[in-house]
Amino acid sequence: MSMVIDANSIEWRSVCPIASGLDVLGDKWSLVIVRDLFEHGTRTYSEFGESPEGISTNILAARLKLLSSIGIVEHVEPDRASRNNAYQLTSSGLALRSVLEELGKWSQTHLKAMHPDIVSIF
Amino acid sequence: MSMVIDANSIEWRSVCPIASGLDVLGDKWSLVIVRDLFEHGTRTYSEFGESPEGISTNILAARLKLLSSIGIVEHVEPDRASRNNAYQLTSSGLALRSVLEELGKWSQTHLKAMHPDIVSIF
DNA sequence: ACTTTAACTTGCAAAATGCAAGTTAGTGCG
DNA sequence: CGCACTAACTTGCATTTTGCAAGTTAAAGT
Repeated sequence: MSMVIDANSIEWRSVCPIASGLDVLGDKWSLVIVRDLFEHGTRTYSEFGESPEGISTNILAARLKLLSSIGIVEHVEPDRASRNNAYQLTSSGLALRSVLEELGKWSQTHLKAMHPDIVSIF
Repeated sequence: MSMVIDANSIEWRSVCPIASGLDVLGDKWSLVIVRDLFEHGTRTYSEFGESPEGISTNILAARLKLLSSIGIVEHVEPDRASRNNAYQLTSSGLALRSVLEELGKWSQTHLKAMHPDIVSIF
């Protein structure tokens, strides 16, 4: 029933910045969404579903709500002449680039043996 | 019933290194365990429970098993004269340092407004 | 031998996830 | 204008994971 839907409902487990980062981003989907936004700059709701991981729409909605409320992602106005709205990274979200880079580098070198098909994107 | 308990049971969602890293480390506890090992070098099972986040023992056991099977953490032999065994980071685990550093730096600068008590550790 | 305690395991309630199927409201077209 | 279309969500519900508390096991100390 209760799910974390905005910044106010986050329970900070400690004062440690690593644990606190994980209180926000420590799940399987949030950084995948952020990655998509790095890759594409801007993305509409349904475009997120096109990524190979296949996020389901309820999770996507919940994560976008949380990431927005934390200020990692923002909703941009639809172009006039289209109803498509879109999401993009804020400066706070853009600051996650090095986290993604380091995680990606680590995975490429340390997971390749167990997951040979892993590729590089950055 | 089924939980991810070792490397063989991981389902890789895609070939993306970021998503793959999250397939392994994308939860609230794995990197907290890794952080503890960076901070203390070596840690026994019950010492993990002393950290302020308060991991419960069943989750701890499951994560240690997974992290071991992936080769991020290893079990070291107890000292003779003590039954205490201990865990430590492998070279693969040590390579996560920059991921933790970047995550910690990001959190300090971008979460402080919502979580003023956040401190610095690296 | 007897107690202690580290290292787990188990049981079960609560929460999160995943899938499929709605719902709602702008748009495009005739 | 009116109706089909579809993007952007929401809802329902089964499955999986989490979290808490209590139990188990076996080595160590006394």
